[in-house]
Amino acid sequence: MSDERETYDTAATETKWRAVWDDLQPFRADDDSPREKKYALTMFPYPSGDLHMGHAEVTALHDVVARYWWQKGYEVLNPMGWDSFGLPAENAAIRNDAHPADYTYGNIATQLESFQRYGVSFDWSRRFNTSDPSYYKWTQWLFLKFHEKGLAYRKNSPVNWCPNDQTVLANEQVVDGTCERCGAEVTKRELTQWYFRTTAYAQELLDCLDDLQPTWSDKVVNSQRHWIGRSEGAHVDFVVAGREEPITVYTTRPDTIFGTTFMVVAVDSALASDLVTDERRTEFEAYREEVRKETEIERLSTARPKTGVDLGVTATNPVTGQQMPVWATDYVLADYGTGAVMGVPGGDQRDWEFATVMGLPIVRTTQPPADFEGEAFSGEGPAINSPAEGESAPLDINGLAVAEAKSTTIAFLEEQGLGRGTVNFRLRDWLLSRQRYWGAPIPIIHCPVDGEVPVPEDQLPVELPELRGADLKPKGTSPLGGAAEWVDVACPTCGGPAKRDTDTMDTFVDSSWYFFRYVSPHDDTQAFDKGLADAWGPVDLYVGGDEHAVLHLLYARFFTKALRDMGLVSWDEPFSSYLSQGKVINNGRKMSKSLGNGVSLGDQLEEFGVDAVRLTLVFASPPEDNIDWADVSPGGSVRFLQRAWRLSGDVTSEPGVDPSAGDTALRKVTHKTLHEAETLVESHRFNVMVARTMELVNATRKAIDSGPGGSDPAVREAVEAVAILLSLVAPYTAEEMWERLGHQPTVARVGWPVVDEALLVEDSVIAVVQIQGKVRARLEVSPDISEADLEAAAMADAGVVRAIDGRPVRKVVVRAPKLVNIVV
RNA sequence: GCCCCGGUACUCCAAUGGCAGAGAGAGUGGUCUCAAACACCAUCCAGUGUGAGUUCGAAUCUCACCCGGGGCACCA
Repeated sequence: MSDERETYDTAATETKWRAVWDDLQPFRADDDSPREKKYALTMFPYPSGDLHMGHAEVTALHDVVARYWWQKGYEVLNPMGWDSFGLPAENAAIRNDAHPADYTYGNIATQLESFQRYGVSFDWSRRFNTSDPSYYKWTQWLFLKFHEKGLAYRKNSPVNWCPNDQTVLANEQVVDGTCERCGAEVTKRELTQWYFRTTAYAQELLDCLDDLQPTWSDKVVNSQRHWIGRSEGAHVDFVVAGREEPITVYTTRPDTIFGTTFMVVAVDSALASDLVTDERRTEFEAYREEVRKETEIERLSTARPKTGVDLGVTATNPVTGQQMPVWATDYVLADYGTGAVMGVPGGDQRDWEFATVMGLPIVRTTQPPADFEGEAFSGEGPAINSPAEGESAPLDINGLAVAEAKSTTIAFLEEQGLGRGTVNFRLRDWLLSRQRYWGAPIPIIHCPVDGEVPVPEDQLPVELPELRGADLKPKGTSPLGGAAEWVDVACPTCGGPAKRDTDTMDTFVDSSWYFFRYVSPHDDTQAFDKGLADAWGPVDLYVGGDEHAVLHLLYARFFTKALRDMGLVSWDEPFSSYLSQGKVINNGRKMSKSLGNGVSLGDQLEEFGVDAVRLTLVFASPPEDNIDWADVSPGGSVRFLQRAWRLSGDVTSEPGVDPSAGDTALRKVTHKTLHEAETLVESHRFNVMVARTMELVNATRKAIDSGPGGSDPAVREAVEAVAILLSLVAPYTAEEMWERLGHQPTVARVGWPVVDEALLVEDSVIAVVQIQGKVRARLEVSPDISEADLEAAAMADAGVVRAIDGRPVRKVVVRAPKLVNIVV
């Protein structure tokens, strides 16, 4: 009985096995291995403080697969590093009169220690930090490649501005009108900034989502589709009186052109200030000033009334010949389509509201259903007033359904040279420059003579000047501008006085290519080795959180395609499959300091041990679901692991004993479990895999206590299988068991047991006999019974005969060997 | 407003057209213990959000609605 209470000391085993693993290095990825290669990747962390529950979950899940691949005989690349540029370090440096590197590298050391304690199968020999000059040298090199190909360029345009962080933001970093990072309300500024031409790949980024759909979460694919936002429509030219250039608008409803009664252009567009007449200029500029002061939140509010200014010019409707006023407004976006829209109040609710406020005419061009009660009608219906009754026009689409009306109109416009069918995307180019210090400097020199001059490759990296503390205070322009001796350089082309670009790159640039760098992390002659990239990649499994659904994941896809077109890699897509893990929450709410419901990973590890915490996170739910820490039981995990471990002490046979002489019933459970576990891991149903392992433990316990006993070879086989299954989730316990079973370390690399197919076949199965879909009898039959035999057996069963009760049998459905359904 | 995902015992979750329960937690009762913890045994607990449909048969497929989570949102 005392054996049953035996336990092992988790803290001691953690220390013990870490030393062994450090020595054996079981997870070093060998570039030259003849084994088939797999690339497993988890989003690398930003080094803010220590690791938290979220890191623990994502790495535990990801490690199941990485370790499974090793066991299955693959050579696995499973690297880890740090996404170590970013604002928190800079803000900490300002607070503490320090250098951002102090904060950054201190936290990296802390997190590295935690990762190692956590027992993840990372290949630490490949680690790097994106803030290392040896890494950002290549970030800069890639920027120059993009620049060379016209994929990185500067333009002046209204941009998102975070007043708190004092820097510009990419579209993707503005969430509900607020800064994704700090929550401040975003405003607009007109600035010259650097962009990546993501829109050049809009169509391909969209098309490839079809291929990713089966192996990526629906959520992420759906979000990206929305974000890219393809729409089909037309460009239409409207002639403006007294102006050579027409106003070109983008519309998805060219068929409603007859209902155009005014034009609207974005107030903050160059077009608006170009069009406005002198008489209207004062009014226009006052309005524009008012709009500029608005925050994004105010602008996005759909409830507030429409505003605008008449620009004093008129345009001609090309199909009706009507003269229409041209207005400037803030409800048209400067950076979508052409920044100008044809106002069709009958078919567009926003135009309806505008027309109502401004007293402009409203014409319907689509016949709404009789019971339609809304204002503008944008649904299906026959075209009307195209042209209006009694009027003639060069085009007549009356009576046509929307799709036909559209195509007919486009054909007409093209024929007349007044417009053309076109495709438009919601996706904008990626604004990548930032007015902050702790990032990769943009390797461009601005010369009054030669313009934008790339820093010559042999002068990379452009290292950050040493700035600290108050030097880094945000002031709306980059802190790098304050380092005069760094800014002033000779132009590489003419040798004359020139200045370095003082902006740094968005940190998402760093993480857009880090998965390439892992294949040759120490190569100082190139960003990464193409041969190794093609050998290891693309990433077979990427695990991370949904918060990056349209940020990192889209940028990384864009980078991969651009790099491919430069001939640097052969992949089309970076991540063959993507698993998005849920969040760890507590008591139904996100963990946060203000709610006081935070759970410290360190405390949990202290209390329950690494293995129990990992097991709890893997077992709690399907990986995509959130885990509420209040719903789970790390204590239960501890008990299970002890119970599993205790099995290894009850095995009395010697290592290497032939299991084929052992108890068949237990062997069947073992082999069935191993077989199912393969499918379950491969389909990422780790929680069920753990449940199957628990069943095997329970069955083995029974076999030892009230079955063939601990000396039976089948018991050894079963317990070894448990150790191997647990090696995916609870590496310390698995090693302890393996050692106790008389083996040498490490269980992590012993290989997946060969499943004996013969043991997967049942001798007999229970067939269910249903009458009217209700179970009336169970028959024990051979698994390969024929349908005819099974039907005969069912009809002969006394219980069945009684249940039929002499009624005529209308139909018999037989699904051998599991089921017979009799319909009377 | 549009789009995506999900609703199964007290709780977390299994069951991929075929017996609703694999696994776990909590509860209750017991064995063990001086006692507790651990361990072990037993036990309580749902007809699958609601309504209709398809089918011999539906948690599973279809439609509508309700609830929850997420994405987009003045994108013309």
